[in-house]
Formats: sequence, C-alpha cells, structure tokens
Amino acid sequence: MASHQLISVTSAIEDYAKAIYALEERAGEPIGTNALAERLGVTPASASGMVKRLGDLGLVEHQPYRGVSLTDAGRRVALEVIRHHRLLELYLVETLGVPWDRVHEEAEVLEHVLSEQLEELIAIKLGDPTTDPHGDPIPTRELTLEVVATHSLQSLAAGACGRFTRVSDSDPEMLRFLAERGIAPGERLEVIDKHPFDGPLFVRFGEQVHVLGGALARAMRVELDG
Amino acid sequence: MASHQLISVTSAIEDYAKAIYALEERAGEPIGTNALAERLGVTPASASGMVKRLGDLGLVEHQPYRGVSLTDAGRRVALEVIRHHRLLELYLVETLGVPWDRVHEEAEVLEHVLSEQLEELIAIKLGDPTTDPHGDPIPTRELTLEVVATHSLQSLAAGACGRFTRVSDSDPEMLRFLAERGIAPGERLEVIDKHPFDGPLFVRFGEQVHVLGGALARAMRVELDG
DNA sequence: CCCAAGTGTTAGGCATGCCATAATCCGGTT
DNA sequence: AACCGGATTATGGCATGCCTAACACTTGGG
Repeated sequence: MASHQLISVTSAIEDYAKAIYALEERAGEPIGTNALAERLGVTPASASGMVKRLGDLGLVEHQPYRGVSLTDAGRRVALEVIRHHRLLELYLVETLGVPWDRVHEEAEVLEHVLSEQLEELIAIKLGDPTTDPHGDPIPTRELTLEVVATHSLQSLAAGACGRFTRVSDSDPEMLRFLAERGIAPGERLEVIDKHPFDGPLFVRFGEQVHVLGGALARAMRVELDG
Repeated sequence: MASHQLISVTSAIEDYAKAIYALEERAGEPIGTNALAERLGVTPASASGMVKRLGDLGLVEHQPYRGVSLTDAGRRVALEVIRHHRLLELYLVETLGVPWDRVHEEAEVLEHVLSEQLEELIAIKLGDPTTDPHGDPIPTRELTLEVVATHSLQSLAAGACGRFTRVSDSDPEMLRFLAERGIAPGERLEVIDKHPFDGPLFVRFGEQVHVLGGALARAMRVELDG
C-alpha cells in the first residue's frame, strides 16, 4: 500500500505502462520483456531495465523470468494516458478538423503533457464521450474501461451481421483507405460473401458493398448482433 | 548562411531564445548573461553554457563579455514559440473556457510541443487573431511582430486618455484582480486623477472609476490617444 | 594609470533519463 | 544432463541541463 511515485512519471514510463497494458489485455497473462521490447522498438535489455524502474515506482509486478504485469497504480497510469490519448483524438477531429489519419501522432505527443484541467474541460466540451474516432472506448473519469467483445472482420463468415466498432489507430494508411471509401466506426455491416482460404470478404455498409481482406480485415473489429 | 540546426531545439533552448528576445526588445542592445540568468532562474555559469550552445546552433551572436543578441534564426525560434504561446492562450480562453489567470502556465507547456499542423488549424479557427487575451500581439504566420508604443499606466498623468492594451501574463494574482473588477485589455480609459509621490491613479473604465497603483499600475500598458 | 568591484567565462562535476552491447544466468524441454 | 532461448546484470555511452569554484575580462573611481 506504500504510495511510491516518489520520482516523476516520465513520458517513457507512460509509454511503457501503455504498452504493457495493451499487451496484457490481449494476452490475459503477464508479459515477457522480449515482447515488450519488440513493441517499443528497444532491445530486451533496455526493456528489462525500464521494467525495473517501473517496479521501483510500484507500477508493475515483476517476477523475474515470469513476466511483468501492471499493479493497480500502473493500470491507473496506463488508463490515464489512454484517456488523454483518446479524448485528444476525438477533440482534434471534432473541434479542429485534424484529418482522421493524422490525429494519432498528434495525440501521441500531447497525451503526455495534457493537464488534468484541460482533460476535464475537453471531456465536458465533448459531452463525456465514450469512444474515440476509431471506435476505441475512452476510459471514464474514474478510469474504468468497458470491454466489449469484438471479432476481427476477417474471422467472420458470410451472413454475419453487426456493427463495425473500431480499427487500430496507428496505421494512417488503413485509416486513409477507409476514409476514402466512407467507412467509419459505428456503421452497421453485413458480410455478403467470403472467399475461401482466408480470402477477402464482401461486406455491405448501407447500400455499398466493399471488398476487404488482408491485414485490413484483420485490423477491423466488429461487434456481432445478438 | 550555413543552416545549423544539426541538433534538436529543445524546450530549454526555446525558453532561452524567448528570454533573450524579451530582454533584447526592452533593452535595445545585447543582453548580459547575468540578466539572462536571473530572468531564467539559473546561475550565470549555466546561462553562459547554454548561450554557447545557442551560439553553436546559430541562434545567437555572442561576443564574450559583450552580451548576447539573437540572429535571424534565433529570432525566428523565439517568435515561433511566442506565436505558439499567444495563439494557445487565446485558444484556451475562447474555445475551452480556461480561466484567464491559468492560461499562461498551460500555454507555457504546450507551446513547446505544438505542431505546425495544429498551430495552423488553431490560427484559422480563431480567424488569424492579432492579439492574445492579455493584449499581447501575436506574431504573424511569417513571424513578423508589430510593435505598438505603449506606456505604463503608472507613468501617465491626470487627464490622459487611451486604451488599456495589455498586461503581463505571468502574474495570476494581477489577472484575477483585474478580472474580478471587469477590467480587460481593449477597454478605453481616462486617468481622472493621480496622487503625488508616484501614488495611485484614479482611472475611469466606462462608467466605473477604479483606483490602481503599485506594481499593478506599472504592469498595465496603455496606448495613448493621438 | 591602476586596481577593485562587478560582470563573464571556463573547468569540472553531478543527476537524470534512456538506450546499447556483451556476458551471464535461469528454466523448461529434450 | 545438456541445451536453447528468453531474461537479466554489468557496464558504458550519450544527451540535457544544472551547479560550484576558480579564473578572466572590463570599467570606472581614486
């Protein structure tokens, strides 16, 4: 229960917390420093060193050779940054008209310097939104995050109906591609057909049918009906 | 004409450029490292060291023992940051409703991370404004800054008429004090009376007459009629 | 004209932050 | 029991940016 946080939480530390959070959510178990290192683009040794620092700050539990997992404090740090990031993305799109595919990198910088003050004002201005422009959920003020079960579009079979809820925000190419075709999170869809051998899908959005496959269909998440 | 800038321009360097710019404008001559150090709250030795770095980057001309002055490149750095700062202040007040006396410290942080992209979008959104909420002029896109001759309120005599144009943005107390009385930059004023011995002034804003003196009256800048 | 006082500068160091290489060390599997 | 791959330590590099202490310059008053 000791309140660590004796030292400042730097941008790098926030990035580590974010990365661990993301990996841990997906894996459902502690994260190896190797995976962490790869995600962050550093060597395993560097990640190991930083993990030690996070441990000293009380942000992670680290069983050597067993992996890292966030403590409650660490999860709070991660969720705070994620909240910043997603609020900023929505804000930049809604209020300043920043193109959909550019908001990510802007938010990536600003998330680390946004004051609680501004966070709050932005949240109010936006009416306490629950999802960002990519459909990713925004942690609440109390830092809770509702997890909705979604499926990769690629994993669906012909006949499936649902709502396109989100897509990774980190690939501007994909975002541009979708934006050009008028496909945005929130829209309902129906899988009309799917080619065999993990092939492309024919998906109806409104009146339009689009052909989607490859990494794109794998990155798109769908909330199924029912 | 060599384009230096081989190394990154850090926040600290931007702060030094800003400080040198401000002091140089006021003094009209090269700045001593002592004055610079005092302004930035560091020791003269530290300032001396940083000035050397700015010199290496081609941002200042430094005649040892003779003072520092900004080069064109240095002036551009300073004006760019000042533009960021003042645009942000106005933006935060106008769009997010940040209290007048708090925008300064927010802008102080954000000015260093604002991308050109966002700067541009903010400027457009605000309609290319020329002054910030404190009445300070905002450098143009091309980084020119119109200098208007102003006088300290304290220096005026009874009978003087003019427009209250600006007040230092760095003292929240003063800003709150003025805001509470409904005094804001842009308003016309008339000095009704002034007590002797550099005493307080009786100043009319609209229908209201306020008594102003001390450091406050010295910080308030007035553009005289004529 | 010279030297004291004040102003500037250099030298050396320290703290932080973050990453890298190289070598070693677990730990589970074969 | 040996091995392999993942993980860790040890060591160091590089950049920032600040400090103290000691030294150097400039200038004005005597």
